[in-house]
Amino acid sequence: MKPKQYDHKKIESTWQKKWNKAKLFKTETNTKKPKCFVLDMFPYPSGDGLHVGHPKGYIATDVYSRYKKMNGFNVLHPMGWDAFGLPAENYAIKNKIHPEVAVKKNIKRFKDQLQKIGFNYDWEREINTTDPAYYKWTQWVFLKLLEKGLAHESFEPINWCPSCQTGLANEDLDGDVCERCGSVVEKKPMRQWVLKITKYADRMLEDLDQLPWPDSIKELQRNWIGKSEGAEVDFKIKGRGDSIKIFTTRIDTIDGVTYLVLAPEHPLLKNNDLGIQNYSEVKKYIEEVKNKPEIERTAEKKEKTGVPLNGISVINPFNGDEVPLWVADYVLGHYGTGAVMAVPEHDERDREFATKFGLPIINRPLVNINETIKKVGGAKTIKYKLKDWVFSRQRYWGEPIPVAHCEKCGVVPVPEKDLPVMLPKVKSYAPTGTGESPLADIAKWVNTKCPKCKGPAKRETNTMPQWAGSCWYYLRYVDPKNKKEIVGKKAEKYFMPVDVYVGGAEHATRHLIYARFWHKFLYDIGVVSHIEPFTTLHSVGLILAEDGRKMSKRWGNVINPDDVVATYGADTLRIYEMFMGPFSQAIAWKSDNMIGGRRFLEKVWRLQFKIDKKIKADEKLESRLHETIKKVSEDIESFGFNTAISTMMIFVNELEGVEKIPQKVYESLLLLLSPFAPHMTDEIWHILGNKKFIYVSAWPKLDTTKIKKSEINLTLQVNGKVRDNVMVSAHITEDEAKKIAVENEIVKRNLEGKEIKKIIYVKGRLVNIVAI
RNA sequence: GCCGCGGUGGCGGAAUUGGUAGACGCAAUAGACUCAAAAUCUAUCGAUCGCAAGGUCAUGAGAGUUCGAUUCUCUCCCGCGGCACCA
Repeated sequence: MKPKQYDHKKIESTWQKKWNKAKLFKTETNTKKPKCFVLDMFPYPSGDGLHVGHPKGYIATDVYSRYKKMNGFNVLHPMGWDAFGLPAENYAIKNKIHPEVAVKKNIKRFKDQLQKIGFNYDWEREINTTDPAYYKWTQWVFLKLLEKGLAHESFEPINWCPSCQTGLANEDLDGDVCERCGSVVEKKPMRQWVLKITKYADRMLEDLDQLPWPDSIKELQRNWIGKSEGAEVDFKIKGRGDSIKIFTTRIDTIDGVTYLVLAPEHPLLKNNDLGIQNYSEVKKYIEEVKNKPEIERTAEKKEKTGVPLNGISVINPFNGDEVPLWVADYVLGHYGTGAVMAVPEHDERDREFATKFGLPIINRPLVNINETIKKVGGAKTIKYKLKDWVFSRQRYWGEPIPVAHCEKCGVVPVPEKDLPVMLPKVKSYAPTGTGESPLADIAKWVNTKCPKCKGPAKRETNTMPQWAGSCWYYLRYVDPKNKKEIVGKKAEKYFMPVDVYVGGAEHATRHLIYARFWHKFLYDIGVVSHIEPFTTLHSVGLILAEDGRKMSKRWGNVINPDDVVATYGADTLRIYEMFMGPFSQAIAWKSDNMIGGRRFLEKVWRLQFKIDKKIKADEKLESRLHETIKKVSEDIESFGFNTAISTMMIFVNELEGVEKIPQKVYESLLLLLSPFAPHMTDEIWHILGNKKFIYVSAWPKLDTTKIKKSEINLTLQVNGKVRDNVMVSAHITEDEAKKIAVENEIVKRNLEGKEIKKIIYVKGRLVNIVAI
């Protein structure tokens, strides 16, 4: 019989159909198996479809969850769509297609593309943040936040382009200039909803310590939250009864204060209540810096700017010194108290500023912190960089915020029973020109009855930011059909928390902070039973284009996985993406390298024709098999997929040199490979007469007693330099090893004329002779 | 600017976490098979000196600790990610 060729097209479509027909990937219920919830950060279904970068993380979770399944876990591995947001809206404006229609189309395309790669997603649990049955609960969480006093209205600035007449995202800015039209962007205050995330700052910081996340991501979160302990101190304004409250982390330097600085946003500067002599100059300065981006304002090496408040001075409560007051943009209005005491001797920025404006720099000794606070009547305080979360957008394509504004009753929440507040269909989602949401133009929708007094009221026209839907989606997968509560409590208890969460490092702060905040809130109101949503976390490194840039339509360097699957097969794509380098590292795509993965699979394919059912593995082969099982298992567990694959490659290369391969050994190899190349391995698995899908077969059992090393390589060094390598018994004693080293010819030659000072022995590795 | 991550052959990377630097893969070169090509197989493959045996240098640069440093410490250079309305 002529050996069959490896025909990936036929094999992959055959097995995908069989898996679907058998509902192989349906999450088990009513089982006593331990659970394993493996989750991908769900994608935003853009109009461009998937590029080869998207599946990298999904392949990893697929490999991991298949591995867990084969190890006896009940796996929950779902997928969904984060489909609200600005790009869909902009696309809609440009192409005159309703976002809902565009999103539907895009999701279909994404799903088709994903299914070709052979993922084990349980599609019965698919979710979509724009589905009213879903966003009903996003709105419900908002109502709870409002009820608990964690949501309030506030005037917060947006980036306003006066010529485009629209609000802009930071991404659409080039410094302080509108990317589209080149006008200077203004900060325009808008009525917004704000969530009091700062209330959770301390808990989010503390609970971070216990999380087994990568340290780098924890550090990013710590810095984002930015806790600093310091003190607030009042400086009396000379000749007046009131004072200026400053915040400092260096109260011990208070003796060296030579001036005070107010942020341009400081309330005392709004009007000239202080009687500043040069108020018009001050006002002009505030106008100038109003629109400067913060990064620019606080950058250490930027030229410092500021204006003195002529005629105003303050008294240092520690030593009675009279020091001048300034306004400068290197102090931020929203951090601390918006006012700082400047100690040029100890602070780099203060020194730059003092040097530039000829302010004195004095060197005074540090003072005792506690005594000083007592003496000046200050108070120890803790400040966070973390700001409350501006939770509204003046856009169409987002969840409507479920409140009404009544002339009599004020802000009235929409009753729970009336959720969801549906996003109305509109003719135009183009900006209104006032900065308000396009929803504001739909009188029919806006005008409503007050839920409380039944009088006339207006609906809130702000919508939620895209982050909202992704703050709790992992809970919805647990029981997506449940309509009564946010999640089925029983199911939530069973599947939560997420065991392994995988996504881009760019989400290290915002998404992961926001989601942790919501989760902790839901815990507080008794909706979830764990304090943290994600137990372990792995970051996916980007796949860059061959030219080293990000893949983007703009550069014309996008590679579509469909093409790769057609040419090489899904299994090869999977192997390639897992083998290309360390999982968390950004690596450029290289089409040439694809062939390596394909060759490896073909080698495995051809080995099936060398199987001998009758023979058994000898001790050496058995040992090598178990070494391979051990390494591959450990590597999958720790997301070291590249080395897992190279380990299998080495083993396969060894099997190529064997005349006849015992069937059991080959079958073990197939099982190890199956999470990476599920189609091909299932095909061979069945050719060999197995009846069950390989997905539901047991992972090879590791027996470490089978791993036997009779000989080891002993490295001989003289003064740290390798001189020879010898094969010795694995059970060699230290004295024997040292004797071999000293008597070795090459070593002897290198020792000529030298005296041995010391011999270092590293068990099972090397002998180093130190000689002078 | 601040915070985080990284820098190893022609290329992607490996290195049991202080113990043989370059596993595995790609590319390349030579050969076998073939009418030929593809595929496959075999060999070579960091630089340098040498006919060879063998030696020297080498993990972004420089210093330090150590018997021994890709790994730890310090200084510097370069690249990437984030900096709150991109998702």
